[in-house]
Amino acid sequence: MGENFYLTSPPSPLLHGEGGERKDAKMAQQVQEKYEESHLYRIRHSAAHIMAQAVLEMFPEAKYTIGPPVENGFYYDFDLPRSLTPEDLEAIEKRMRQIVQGKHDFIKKVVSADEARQIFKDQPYKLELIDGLEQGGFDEYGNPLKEKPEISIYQHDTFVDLCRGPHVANTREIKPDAFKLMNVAGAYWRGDENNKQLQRIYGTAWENKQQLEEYLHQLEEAKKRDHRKLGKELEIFIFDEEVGPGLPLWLPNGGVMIEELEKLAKEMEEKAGYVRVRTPHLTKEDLFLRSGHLPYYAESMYPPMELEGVKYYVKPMNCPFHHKIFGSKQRSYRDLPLRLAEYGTCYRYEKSGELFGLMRVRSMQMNDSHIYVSEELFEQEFMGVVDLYRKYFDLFGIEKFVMRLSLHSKAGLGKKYVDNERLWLKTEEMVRRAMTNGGVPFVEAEDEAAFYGPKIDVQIWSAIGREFSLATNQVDFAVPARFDLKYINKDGQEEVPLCIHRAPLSTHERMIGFLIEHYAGAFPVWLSPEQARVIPITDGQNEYAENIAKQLRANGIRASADLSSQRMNAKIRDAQMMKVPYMIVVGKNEMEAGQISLRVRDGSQQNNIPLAEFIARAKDRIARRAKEL
RNA sequence: GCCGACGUAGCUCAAUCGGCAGAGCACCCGCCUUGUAAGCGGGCGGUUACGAGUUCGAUUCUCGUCGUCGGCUCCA
Repeated sequence: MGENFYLTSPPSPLLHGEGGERKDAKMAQQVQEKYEESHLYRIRHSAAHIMAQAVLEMFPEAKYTIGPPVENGFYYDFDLPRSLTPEDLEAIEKRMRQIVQGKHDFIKKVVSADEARQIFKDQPYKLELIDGLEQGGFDEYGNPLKEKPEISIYQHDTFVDLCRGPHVANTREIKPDAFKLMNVAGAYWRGDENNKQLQRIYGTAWENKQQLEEYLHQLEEAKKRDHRKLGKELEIFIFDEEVGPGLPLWLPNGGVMIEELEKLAKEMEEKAGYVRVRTPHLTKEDLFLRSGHLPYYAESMYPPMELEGVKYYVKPMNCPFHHKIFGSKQRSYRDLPLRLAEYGTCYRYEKSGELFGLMRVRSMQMNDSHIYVSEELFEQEFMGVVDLYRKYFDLFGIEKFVMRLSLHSKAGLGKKYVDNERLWLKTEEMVRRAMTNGGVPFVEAEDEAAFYGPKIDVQIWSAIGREFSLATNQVDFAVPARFDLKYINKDGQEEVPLCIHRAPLSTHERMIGFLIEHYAGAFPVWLSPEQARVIPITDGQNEYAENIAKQLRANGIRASADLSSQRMNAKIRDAQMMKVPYMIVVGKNEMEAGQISLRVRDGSQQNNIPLAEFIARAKDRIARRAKEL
């Protein structure tokens, strides 16, 4: 079944490390070397140049910017006089094939900054890059550099580009049937939405035709497990235009999955010493002024509603409410860690273009908890949460993820981040030490923290390769003080607790979106909306089938009988398509013997067995939340 | 939010140059009484996303709105 097949996850970090996405540079550096030295990388980098040549021939007035290899291919960003059409792409691709077959050498030349300025005198973006290179600190893609880079140009045929390479030696190394232009997209110069928007052409390139075809085939396969497609087919959720974008409606099947996840969370959290609270969806403006969210977060919040002169906000997070609960009475160090848990429903006004199926929505229910802890207990508690993650990930068989320590950036202090560098450095080191001591592998990423502290994010990739934070585990060294939270320590002194925000099961929306893709819709029994479907062979067994379904339900197994007038073959097909784990087939034989025949989703069969035997099997799988059927 | 593409029946998709909007599946009604991935027949189903405009005539051309998709930006 390829349970863990992902097209792109975890992707080569190049996807994040290059092309102006500075944020994951550190992470990229750790694993990137191999790809960067590969022939494939040269092919893609060179293909980008060849594409740029074709584009410049088509638009002599075009301004060109950067064109790095990325995972599976390359792109190049252009400032063009008009929008590109699909026909343009075809023409560009055709011209690229001609250029490739011209067998041109790629020639590198190291130049001075002034020479480079002369060469690119009509190319404002290149001039900007040259200035940057001359000043040092960053390479042409904006990645930080330790040393001042040399400035080099690469030429093939008539095309010259500012480039550090590497490239193939000759365009003949790029096979004309092994690359393809994929799409055009808008992209901001240097990745900054305040800058001009350029046109980015994405292409894919491989060693040979077969690899290209394999990749295109994989893309098709990935689309089949896209949660948006499966979610509709398996009747898990829908979106409705009148309800609004990003506001999913959970169908009964989705409802079951949510209930199962909550049951799981409650069991695990109860064992781990959490207590459950409930808080309202609305609050006065005062609460978010107090928490400090409003200045940092207002643009992601639904605008306030005003009643009797008081502004109310719909909550985008649960923390301030939990802080109020912590502060509702005097706390002693003996009360710590205090773990307040709630599957809280939050609303965030995500920009329209950022919405993405269930993975990015505007209404969400978070597997939320806030743990109030002393500094002394911090490491142990933080690792307790990481352990919880790992238990969940084992349960789901999630193997492809990256734990990322998200740090502040100096430049963001006082803007994106609470302005207290000392506490940033201190808490970051606490997390780093906890993770290192716990032997948990992680990567670090600057400028990815929450505004109130560093965090560990668990990064996963959707079927089509988009990256998301699934679970998160955040340190908050700032907000408890704003709420005047304190506890009395052993010495009778007041101290401000640290707060750990954690959501190991993410939100229902993102978690279920992810699980749909992870399992390709074929959920383990405990999570399957319909666990067993009873299929009578003729209508002579309808009553028997109904009776069996009833017995199954009485045993806590979600089951129904298919009494439609279709033939058995069609009923089996329907059940297979809905990925029901167990099909109970009953015909004349079974009815007379008081038995059943079992067809499992994987195609295996056990004919004429006692119902009790099946019930025992199903109950065992459910009770253990087993991976096997 | 930005750039681009797209929007036809519940779903998946057709419809020539601007000339009466179609198929399969699903659904409903029958027939068949069936042994592990689609039995057969009939029926219902549309203000072609919405609103303007051009035209004798618009699913088709133009503009606007809404929504979806691919990216960018942003994120649980």
